[in-house]
Amino acid sequence: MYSIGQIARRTGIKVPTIRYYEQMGLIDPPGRSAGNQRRYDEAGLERLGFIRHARALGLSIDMIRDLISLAQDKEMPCDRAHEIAAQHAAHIREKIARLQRLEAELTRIENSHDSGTVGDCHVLAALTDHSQCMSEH
Amino acid sequence: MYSIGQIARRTGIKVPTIRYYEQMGLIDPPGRSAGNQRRYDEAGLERLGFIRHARALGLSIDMIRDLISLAQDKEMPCDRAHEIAAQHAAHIREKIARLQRLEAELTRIENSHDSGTVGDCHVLAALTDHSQCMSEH
DNA sequence: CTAATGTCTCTAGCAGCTATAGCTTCAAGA
DNA sequence: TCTTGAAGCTATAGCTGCTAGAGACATTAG
Repeated sequence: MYSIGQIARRTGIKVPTIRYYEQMGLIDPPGRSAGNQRRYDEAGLERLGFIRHARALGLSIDMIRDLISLAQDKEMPCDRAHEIAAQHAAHIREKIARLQRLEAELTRIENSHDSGTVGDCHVLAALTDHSQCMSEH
Repeated sequence: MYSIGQIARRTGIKVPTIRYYEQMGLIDPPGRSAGNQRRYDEAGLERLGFIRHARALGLSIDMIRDLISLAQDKEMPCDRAHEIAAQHAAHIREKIARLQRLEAELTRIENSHDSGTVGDCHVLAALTDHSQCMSEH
């Protein structure tokens, strides 16, 4: 049996975050000690590892809750899990594309030199005038 | 003179967001009509355009406030503006790199096929077992 | 047994909005 | 001029995913 602090150290998730995940319904409320402190078993540890990894990959709390609930029954088809992963991957790819467009704009702005005073600062001008942009954002 | 709704339509910023920017100190409180409604002039319109563009490029409210305050005096050097832009560009590049690592992991997970049941679902397995990952995240 | 550390609950705060409620004002048509 | 419907006002709460604090109680090492 692990205390919440031990679990925190082993998973790398902070103590208040673990309590937050419990509140959000991502982990089952664990047993308690005589003095009302949370006591976790191996299953709790594994569950938190799963959550941590999923969060690190950018999955939302809601997606993780879905994945956990469908992982309950080992016999069920897992199409939905694949779907969630694919959806998320698509979302990430969109984000990357968007950021790359921003990055291109910022690089262009960065590289345009000016006389060094606010009056003709190209950074400020570029921000004021959207029509200078090479792509949508 | 424009009402807040006209400004919203012209800038593409929603009405409550404009009020929020005012509260955050990004725009000067505009004049008011006899009945206490906000009335904007061209300067207000331009300022909001600047903010919209800066936000679209991902700059934070704080950064934008800085940029606005240093843009007040046309004679001042604008090194700080360049610095803010460069800092932000670096930040975006980091974000892109991070997302690309995630994307690689997700693609790997997506492409690993399994028998289709939760019991040996590769998506769930990959999420449970961080050691399968090819890079840090 | 004591002192230090850990844990408990509850509440509030972060960013950047968005939504709602209950009210007042404005503008256009009859 | 009156009316009606849209638009505006303020104030407050909610969203995501945590994080930080207060004040009280539990556990554990020495």
